[in-house]
Amino acid sequence: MTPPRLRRLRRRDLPADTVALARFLIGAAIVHDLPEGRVAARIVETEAYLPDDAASHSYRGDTPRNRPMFGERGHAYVYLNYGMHWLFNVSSEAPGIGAGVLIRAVEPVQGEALMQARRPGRHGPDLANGPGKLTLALGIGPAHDGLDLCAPGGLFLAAPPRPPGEIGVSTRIGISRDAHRPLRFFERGNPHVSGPRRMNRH
DNA sequence: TCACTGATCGTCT
DNA sequence: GACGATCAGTGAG
Repeated sequence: MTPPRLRRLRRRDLPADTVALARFLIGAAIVHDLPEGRVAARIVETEAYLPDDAASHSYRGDTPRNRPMFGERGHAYVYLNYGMHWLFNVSSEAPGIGAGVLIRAVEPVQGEALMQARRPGRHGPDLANGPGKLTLALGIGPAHDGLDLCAPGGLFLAAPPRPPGEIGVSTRIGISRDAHRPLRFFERGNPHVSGPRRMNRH
């Protein structure tokens, strides 16, 4: 198989609005050049965390942990969740405004064998259908916190390898505050999307 | 397919 | 000192 063409996204390609970016990123790719080779995956599920949003880490203001959320759009915010899993977000607003888009699930596009090596015993949709699973599969971790994804480097966003299908909307998963807001986005019918089936219908 | 549980630790109250 | 933007395994329906 010839490797897919992956066009690097520039900052001006990214919508300067959190919800718009969360929708825009469905179908786009995450590319990571590792020592063993390139891994690339197509984003199939995201969640928006807004400036005025009690569920967002940025809600109570700037702290050492959430600082990347207050950076210019296109920066990585990577944090440790439940003491065990690294979660990957893309900052989404103007400098000084705290917001981000959580990447919740991806579909392998290149280097699937390398991803499987990082997630022993997992195959197909089970490889990266969750925010903690995809960071492990793609080799994303604390070293990438604060990284500018639009600057030259080994971790970046790319234009959709395949155009996105219809986008579904639901409430977000795993939160308690502002839980009713329809801020989760996914590619309808894609088997690599996470969550219970009942949340993936609309 | 869903509900429940234990693991595990940095962050903020 | 409590609380998570989770995951994998288990058991019931």
